Amino acid sequence: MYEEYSNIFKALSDPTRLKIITMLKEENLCACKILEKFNITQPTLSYHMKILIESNLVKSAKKGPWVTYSLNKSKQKEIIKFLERL
Amino acid sequence: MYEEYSNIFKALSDPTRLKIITMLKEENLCACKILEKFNITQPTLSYHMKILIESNLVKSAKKGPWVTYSLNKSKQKEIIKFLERL
DNA sequence: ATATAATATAGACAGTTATCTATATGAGGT
DNA sequence: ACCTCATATAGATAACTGTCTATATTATAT
Repeated sequence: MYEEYSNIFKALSDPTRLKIITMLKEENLCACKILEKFNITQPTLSYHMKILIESNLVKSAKKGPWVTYSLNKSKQKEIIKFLERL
Repeated sequence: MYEEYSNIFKALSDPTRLKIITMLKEENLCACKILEKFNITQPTLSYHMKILIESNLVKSAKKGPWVTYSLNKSKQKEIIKFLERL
């Protein structure tokens, strides 16, 4: 349980990933659109997206050759509940 | 701003620190009482407490030879607000 | 079938983290 | 002054993280 939530907070513990999440709040985006906003390489972004998806903070949907990312609102609510219980 | 919050989440991203925080939810504790609940050395705990304090998640008050730790409720609320805005 | 575009994976590497042992500091009691 | 207890700091080290370059995979269009 501590392991589970510490992993979620680890996913949130990088500025790049936090910024990605705030971008996804506005609209669902493909990786190439997200990439435009950062000075990182495509494999580095792919690495970050993997972490966000494995933590269930972000959902992905393959649409043809590209992948659309969106926030997982229910996970977000779960984290807020966890913090409120503290 | 992303840097600031990512640092707070980094403080929350370790199972030991998360458990410490949930312990402090119940009652204020000195380091020696916290230490009893873990299989780590005293310097390791001291290292974790420093991270929690530097992130402002936890407050400390020196009482004689020991230090009493408590949750910083206002920081907790601040994080919840941040997450709610996502 | 080939070319192109989007994304993922592999491997390398520098920097950071969590842990330890050993030692220092600080406060109280005798 | 000295001893004891609680906590902090220093230094070492193995494991993990974020980044890169190079390459692979996957889907679409020609």
